Amino acid sequence: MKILVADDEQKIRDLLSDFLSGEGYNVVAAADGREALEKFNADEDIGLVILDVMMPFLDGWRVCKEIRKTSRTPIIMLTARTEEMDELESFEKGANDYIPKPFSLNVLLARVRARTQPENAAAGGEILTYHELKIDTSSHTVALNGKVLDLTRTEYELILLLIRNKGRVYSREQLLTQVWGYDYYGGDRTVDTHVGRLRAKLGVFAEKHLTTVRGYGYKLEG
Amino acid sequence: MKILVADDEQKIRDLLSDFLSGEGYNVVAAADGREALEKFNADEDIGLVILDVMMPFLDGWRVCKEIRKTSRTPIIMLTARTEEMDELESFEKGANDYIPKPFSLNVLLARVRARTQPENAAAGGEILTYHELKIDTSSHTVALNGKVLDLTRTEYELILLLIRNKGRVYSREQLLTQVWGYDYYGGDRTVDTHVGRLRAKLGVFAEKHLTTVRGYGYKLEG
DNA sequence: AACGCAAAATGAAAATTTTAGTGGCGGACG
DNA sequence: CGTCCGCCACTAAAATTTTCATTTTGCGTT
Repeated sequence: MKILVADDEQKIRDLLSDFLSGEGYNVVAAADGREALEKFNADEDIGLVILDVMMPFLDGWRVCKEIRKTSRTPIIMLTARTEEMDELESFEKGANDYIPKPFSLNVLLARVRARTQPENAAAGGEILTYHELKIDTSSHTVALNGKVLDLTRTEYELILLLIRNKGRVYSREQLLTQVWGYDYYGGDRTVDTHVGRLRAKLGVFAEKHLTTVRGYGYKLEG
Repeated sequence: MKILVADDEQKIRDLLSDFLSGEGYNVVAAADGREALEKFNADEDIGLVILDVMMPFLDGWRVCKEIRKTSRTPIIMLTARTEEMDELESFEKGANDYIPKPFSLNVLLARVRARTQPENAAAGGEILTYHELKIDTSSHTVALNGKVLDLTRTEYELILLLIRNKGRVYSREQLLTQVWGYDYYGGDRTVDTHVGRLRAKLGVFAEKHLTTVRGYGYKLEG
């Protein structure tokens, strides 16, 4: 099963390719609507299409419509937030989901997972454990030694990412991209602050497992 | 026991498939009347049919009539609200129930349950308890410490959904989809308003259990 | 080793932005 | 014709981001 990603900005194509590849997906990229359609028709194995709305030659809506003439493959649209983003309209045109830009990669991943594993979409409950820490994504709770912690949204996303990828080192830039969104434009210090606060709330656990990799970033010991 | 869902809009097919699967049902989908009839005849195990009225090839009424020639399997019709939805007519043609579009998923679920558990249909009463709160779906009453509350329809649907899925966090968007209807397009603040009203009526109970998950939505503590 | 320098990380707090709660009101619906 | 709904505008609260002073760390040099 492959994912077709169509976006005219190379930066975004690369970002999505890298990220989704890293999550175990097979990615095919297209730089405009025409190319997207060609690649879609050429490859039987495409199980999900991610389309940017704004593209040269054929815009995302047109591509979506064309695909719908021959196929029911799930389609996720990417729309600029400032644009009119009539959810209803997007569904009417045959899209299964739409994500306003800018989006965090976690949000994207959640949607991609929902569309590639429909059997798991309904429950939505994933339980992650890492030593004395336990995260339940359905109730959105993080518990340390059985005691539920009160984390803010950013802290939650942060620890979730780190736990999902324990052992891996994330640079501040990568964290900003993954947690804050790919086009977030702000300082590195922000990450430090949030890691700091997270550490304060995690106490001893953080001292043991959430380590700084000097000169590079942070990681949760594997 | 399987449910056959026939609707020409993929969006709705997916929505119903995902939702009903999540509720533990086995779903078979069809995109038009002809396909619906084929699948119905091919599968002995279909115990409920949900038919959209407007479909290509054979409309819902025709399909309904055809099925009735050979079977008494319960049929629920989906009709657009703007259309003439003559209740009498729909029953004459053999349908057991009809739901005007757009519908809230809770309403649909209630009807589906009523039709798939006929032995329980007489009582009709599902009784849910959560701490000092008790909901009786047959009499449509919510009682707090034995005292019946006067809730509006929206408030009732809201607390019902939350209680049925206690512990789970619902985003405003999800609540709008589940309680208000799949194609409701309106502001987030509306949810806040209704949660606020519900809280006012639930008093101390709400303070203890109905919590806001900042940045995500609301939940009833698990 | 010990030293000193520079880069990097930290912590605290102010400034800013985001998000939630509330009262009220027009309109719809029964 | 009164109840309920949905939305708006405003307030309050909370989270986020930035700044900045201070501390820690890595590393080449002695």
